[in-house]
Amino acid sequence: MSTPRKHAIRPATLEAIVEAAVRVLNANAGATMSEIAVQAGVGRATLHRHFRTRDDLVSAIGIRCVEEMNAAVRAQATAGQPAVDRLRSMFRAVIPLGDRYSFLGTDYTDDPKVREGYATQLHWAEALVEDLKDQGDVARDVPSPWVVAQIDQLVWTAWNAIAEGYLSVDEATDLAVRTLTEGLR
Amino acid sequence: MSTPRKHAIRPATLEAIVEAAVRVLNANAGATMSEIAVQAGVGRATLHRHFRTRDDLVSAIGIRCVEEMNAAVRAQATAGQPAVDRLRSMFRAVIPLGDRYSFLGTDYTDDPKVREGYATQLHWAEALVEDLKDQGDVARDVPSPWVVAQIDQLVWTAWNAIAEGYLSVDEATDLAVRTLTEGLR
DNA sequence: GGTAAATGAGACAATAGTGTCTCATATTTG
DNA sequence: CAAATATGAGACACTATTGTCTCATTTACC
Repeated sequence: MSTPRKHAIRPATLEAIVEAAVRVLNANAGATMSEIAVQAGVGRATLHRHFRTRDDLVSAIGIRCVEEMNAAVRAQATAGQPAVDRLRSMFRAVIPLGDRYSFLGTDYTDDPKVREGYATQLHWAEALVEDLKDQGDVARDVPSPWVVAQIDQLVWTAWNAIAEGYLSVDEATDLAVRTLTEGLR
Repeated sequence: MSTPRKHAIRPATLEAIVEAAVRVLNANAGATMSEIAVQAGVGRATLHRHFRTRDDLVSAIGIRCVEEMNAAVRAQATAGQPAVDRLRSMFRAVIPLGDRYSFLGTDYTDDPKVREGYATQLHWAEALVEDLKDQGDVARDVPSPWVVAQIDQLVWTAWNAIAEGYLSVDEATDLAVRTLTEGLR
């Protein structure tokens, strides 16, 4: 009863849909169901079978992205480390996800789970900034929202640099940390 | 002959349309002609009279924004000043335009004039970065595209900070310069 | 004030996208 | 291999938006 004997959806199909949706929606927030279906290599009807409306699909992708992001951060978050190291770990974990993450900024989904996940990240970042200030890695007179925004932007800039091919993930990570703390001088 | 005796379009109408379009399209890149017309306080038909298609309108706004931006930069660009001062002047001029500018990032217009204006800005920024490096304000080992991207992002972050009300234009300008050169330590 | 032109309002066809449905086909499961 | 079922293809109605047009009204100019 609790476990259906047959799949209601083939894992491969779901995977194809979600991956295509992430890719297509990040490239173009207004992409149509047809475009996504083509990119996923499935029929448009199949999309509607598993995600009744377009909003359902967008929400599902939003949830997926934000959870991915949180999972990546959590996996790297070794408590007890110095704040700068935690900052670096966070950058290292999140930067490679930049292309999947950008979609959250533009195609803002109202889904409560997405909001919640976003809030989680925000709190995490705020706590990190507080620690960075405690350790003297960030000056006390800099408004915390500015630092948080800066961290956010650096993730995106770093991913862009990697996508354009002039930096590796590790180089971009180092540069992001350096930009935030020491500046570029 | 060269000067029509009557206006083909009333200046006030054009102004209302353009301003509304800038505002609405920056808030929502997919806004409809109806929304823009309502916000402009004109009939939808009037929009189509002066901008035959939606693309025409979007392009016109794009051109307007990019020209506004370049004009602001040019007005502040006092040659002979130290590079950091020119950076500060540029931030000071461009940051207040952040809300009108954001639209260029999302709703990318293919219009050649927009591309051209964008390229102009890019070249200007690259030259500035080169000067910053010459003066030792930016380390030589930092890739220039990274610095340019950082400047771009700082404009946006700064405008956001102002919009959220926790910084004044001048404070945001100082913080942007500081973030880029000294970092936040 | 009279005239010419710009505008507002609304009807209209055309297009594009969404969501539903059906049936034939392909795939999995037993 | 056989039965069950997920999928693909396409038709369908419905909606939203675009772009065109007309005509009455308002506005600006002389």
